[in-house]
Amino acid sequence: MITMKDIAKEAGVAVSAVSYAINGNGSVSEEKKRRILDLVEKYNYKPNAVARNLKQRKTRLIGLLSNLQSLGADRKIVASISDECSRRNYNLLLFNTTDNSKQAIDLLASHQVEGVIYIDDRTEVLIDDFSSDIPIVLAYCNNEANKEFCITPNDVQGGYIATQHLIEKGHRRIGCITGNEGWKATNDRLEGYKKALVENEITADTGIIATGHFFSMEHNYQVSRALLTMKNKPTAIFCFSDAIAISVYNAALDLGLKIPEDIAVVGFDNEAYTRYVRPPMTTVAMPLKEIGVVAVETLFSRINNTYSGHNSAHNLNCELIVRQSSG
Amino acid sequence: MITMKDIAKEAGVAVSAVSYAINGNGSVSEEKKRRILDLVEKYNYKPNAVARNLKQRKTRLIGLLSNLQSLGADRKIVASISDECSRRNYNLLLFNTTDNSKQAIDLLASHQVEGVIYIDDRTEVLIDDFSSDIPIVLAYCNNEANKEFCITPNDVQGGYIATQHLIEKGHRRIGCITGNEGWKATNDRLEGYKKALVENEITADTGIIATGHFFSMEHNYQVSRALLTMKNKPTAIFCFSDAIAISVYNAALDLGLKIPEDIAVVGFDNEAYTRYVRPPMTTVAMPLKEIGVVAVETLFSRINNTYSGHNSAHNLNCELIVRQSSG
DNA sequence: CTGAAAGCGCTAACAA
DNA sequence: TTGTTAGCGCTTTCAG
Repeated sequence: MITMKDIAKEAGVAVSAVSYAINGNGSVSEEKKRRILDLVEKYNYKPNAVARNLKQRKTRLIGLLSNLQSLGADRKIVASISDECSRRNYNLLLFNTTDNSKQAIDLLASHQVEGVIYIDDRTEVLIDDFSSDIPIVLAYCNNEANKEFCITPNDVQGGYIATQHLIEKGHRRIGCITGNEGWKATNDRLEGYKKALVENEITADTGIIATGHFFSMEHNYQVSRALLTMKNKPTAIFCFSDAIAISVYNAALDLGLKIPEDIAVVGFDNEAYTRYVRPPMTTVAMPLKEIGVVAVETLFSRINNTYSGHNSAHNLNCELIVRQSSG
Repeated sequence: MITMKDIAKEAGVAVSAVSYAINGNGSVSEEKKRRILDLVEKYNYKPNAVARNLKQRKTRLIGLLSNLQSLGADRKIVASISDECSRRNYNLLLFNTTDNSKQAIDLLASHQVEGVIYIDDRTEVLIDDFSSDIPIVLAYCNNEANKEFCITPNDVQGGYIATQHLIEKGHRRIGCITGNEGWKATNDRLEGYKKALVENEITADTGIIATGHFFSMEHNYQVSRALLTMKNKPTAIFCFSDAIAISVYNAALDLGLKIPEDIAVVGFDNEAYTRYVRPPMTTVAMPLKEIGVVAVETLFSRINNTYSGHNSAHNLNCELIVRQSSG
């Protein structure tokens, strides 16, 4: 391994001159600088970042704690975070286990990361013990104790725009198939759904509000079928995930019902395949990229102590993607 | 920031004793050890990994270069790599740009990573200049100059099992819709397709081998439609991606053809939604998790100089996922 | 068992 | 503009 010392020796200068020449901060004569940089080039010398980090007590490293196993959402968030950090000349130290977050954060801290971004796809994070001196920001998930540092999609607004859209399409009898009971995403989207109904003076009919499940498609299919075979069935259904909407598609197909003529459908998540299904699905896109951007911004403002405070979570608005399943 | 020195001072021992107590390698009396560890606990002291890394000239860090933007495949590969590294107590330094791989590798090298894993979803990587003293392994992609360190899915075998399956289902007239022309994945899968045909003494009919596209679904729809409206149309179609298969689904729907009765379909990729479409899609799953495992194994054998050599690429077999679209 | 001290590769303050 | 040097926080050798 070649070091500054080696370069200095061969160039016949002091190590500080090499450091100055490379970093362009101190003062070196043009001639020496030239000689030094030629050697740097010749040996393809790269300064040892570990040594530099130790000396400067600064690593330009951000820890990323993510449960990459599950939802597709986090991929986009991670990509966005990565981009934002690159722009700032920071790198990411990646951790893939949220099983033992505390231990993972400790490890990241031992590597002297300047901040941590924690991504989880559970909408409610239970760990209320992010005890660490390094700033942390939570993306996609919620945590009561760190509320103001949570960057999440605005599920209430997402549920609202989906329902509002169906109402604008002329529907008055709008059913919904929720996600798992008790989940924040479920509660919030339901709240948005009801809000839209109320604003339009439509009385919610609990008979057409069905409890779905984010993972059990068998369950969702049964629920869809039940909804579609009611005597007074809804004319539209707002599904809390695209996968749930696919269950409605399947049930409709089996029952000989046409989408959107017999039943309008809106999904949630804007997964890649929703563009290609028949009919192309109207759905709600979460602001995944933006979540990454705001997470990084928030983290850096904490790192630089310029964080101006915020009393509530950062709830970023969703976007309605209108396609054909809603009429 | 609290350091070993602080702990040593308060415990009234030498710094070396603290180091020994924490790492359990040197010799310290039980009593001192106890005193030291109590303080470690009290202050929640974590040794500075940067300092340790500098001293030991070893970081237990692996650089991960990935183009997370595109295919869904890499998520599973990354997760798998992350798991494997964790098992070995290694962490990942993540990079999200393959735009300038050389520069990225240099940066990773400056951080003293012990090896680099490069993931790309282009099937043919053009950079033949991975000039670096640190060991590198390529996952998912191919690179002529580093052939033996490429861990890729066996696309020939993948194409073969898909076709063989359709033959076993009784089909003799099997069409296919390929991926982009010139791509290695396309060529290989096509080779597997033809091999299965030959082995079963079926003459390939170029009239039912259509050129598809991995991204343009409009194109694939047109191609599907053309194939399905031929006078002597195939009874089965092997599609080189699930998205292409969806185009066939759509064309079949529009033409009033039933899958698999009128036309059998096999996809490729085993994307999440293929389980839920109607009918559930038979597809080929790539060994993504295994690619991660083998990539890490190979990298570590290079790091530890136990790599025994390999003259060809590591081509890991795909698996057929039989569902209903193939009859 | 214990402590002192050298030094990993680099930066930056200081003196010349 | 230069070179010398003191550390950053840790590990590990060496002498006691």
